[in-house]
Amino acid sequence: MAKKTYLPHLAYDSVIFGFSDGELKILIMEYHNTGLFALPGGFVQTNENLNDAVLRGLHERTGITNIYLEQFYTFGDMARFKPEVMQTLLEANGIDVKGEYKWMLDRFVTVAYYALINYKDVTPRPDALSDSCEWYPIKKLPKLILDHKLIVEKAIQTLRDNLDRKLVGGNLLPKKFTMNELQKVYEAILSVKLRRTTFQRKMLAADVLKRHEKQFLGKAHKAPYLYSFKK
Amino acid sequence: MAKKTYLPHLAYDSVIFGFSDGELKILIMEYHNTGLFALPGGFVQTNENLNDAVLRGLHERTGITNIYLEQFYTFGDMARFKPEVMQTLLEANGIDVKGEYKWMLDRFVTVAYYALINYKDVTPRPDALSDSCEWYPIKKLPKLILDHKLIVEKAIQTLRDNLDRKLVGGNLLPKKFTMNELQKVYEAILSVKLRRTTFQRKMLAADVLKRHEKQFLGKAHKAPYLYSFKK
DNA sequence: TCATTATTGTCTCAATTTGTAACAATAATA
DNA sequence: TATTATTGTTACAAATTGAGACAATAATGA
Repeated sequence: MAKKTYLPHLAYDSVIFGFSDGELKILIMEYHNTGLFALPGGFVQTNENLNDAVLRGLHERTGITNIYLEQFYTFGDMARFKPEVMQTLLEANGIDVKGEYKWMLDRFVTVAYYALINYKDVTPRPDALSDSCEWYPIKKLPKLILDHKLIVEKAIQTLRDNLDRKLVGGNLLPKKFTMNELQKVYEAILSVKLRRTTFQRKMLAADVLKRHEKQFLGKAHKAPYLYSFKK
Repeated sequence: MAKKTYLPHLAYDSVIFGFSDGELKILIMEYHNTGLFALPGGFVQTNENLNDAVLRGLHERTGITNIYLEQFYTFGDMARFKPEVMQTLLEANGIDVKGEYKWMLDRFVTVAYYALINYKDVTPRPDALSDSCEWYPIKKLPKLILDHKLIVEKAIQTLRDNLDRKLVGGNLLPKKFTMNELQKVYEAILSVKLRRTTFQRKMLAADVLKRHEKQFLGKAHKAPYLYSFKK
């Protein structure tokens, strides 16, 4: 088998959103023996579509296929070129930075994507260089390397801007969900409290939801309907 | 002086919007002796910010500085890798494709930007490889190379999506303009007729316009106010 | 068995925003 | 000085959204 070769100077990073305990969370990796935290990312093979590279990486990290994925910005400032960070990272793994992996110390332009996934579908897997790949609430992120904090902020901003227009909130939930669960997702993304009746009316009027059977949870009150997104 | 070196495999393309005769137009270049049309684009120097590379290219092509510029998507499919196109282009200029310019036949990922400029401020300048750099109405574009048509369509779509949110229409006009001129810009971008009174009310309520003196054009009716954008 | 409790789906009415038309106020013209 | 075309503003209707009320449940427990 031919050795995989990657496009030099080009990377991708992914902001993978999940929702649990009423909070919006993202997957963050911690590198071996360094205390350094970063977004899951990777490189693009020379004969591979950019989008496919990202899907491949996401699959490796989460085990999921069929992911809602959106490209939102490409970061190309010189300020993000800090070879000493990557060097620390490689050396902590006993890799000779003068050898085969020398190219990883070069300047990189990174294409950033965000993904929306159902929290429960995922078993995060660290890669060869990392200790862990774990969920962090967006309000309690560890310090991230390079410009990854900026990338996360831009991802959240774009998600907010797209939320109403694309009605993508449902991608953070299981196939079927209650109106209340959907509302909590919207509230977590927008960081605001929404009015129950107005939210319900808007979602129903948008004509994107299909109503299913009721969900009986054994609680002493009326059971809510389950919904799924149409199509 | 050290020779300029560029990041391999990485390019940018710019969709430069202007407005005249009630139409939205973009700048298209025609390459020497080929009949090939393309978006103005370029490459990123190894020690240069990505955004600065685009601004540099825009300045070279239009003579303008201080341009409203927005990055909107990065195109990285293998389908856009067609070395024969670039080869045609270079050979038509008598350039040996086995020599110094060999790297231009490689696969490229391109970061696409759109710019909004005042039509009158521009004297389009072709570059070394092109015959012309001219305005074309977006509804009457020539056939473009590679995926440049797709890039233009995505630029227009993004511009439409951002128009209300960012109120950027004014960047296509001179500093001072009448409400009617501004409305015509919005109509051209959105491809719809807008209602005069509603448009005026909305723009004034948005509190982004500053009202100046009236504009007397010698017409037999009330003269409109001139406006500029605040800040 | 039947009132109690918490939450849901829907309805009502008020408040706000938007659609639509009317109208008075011009700048030039004839 | 009446006429013309276009402008800025107002007035009212229509549509949308805000805010609360209320009946309809599922369980609970006296």
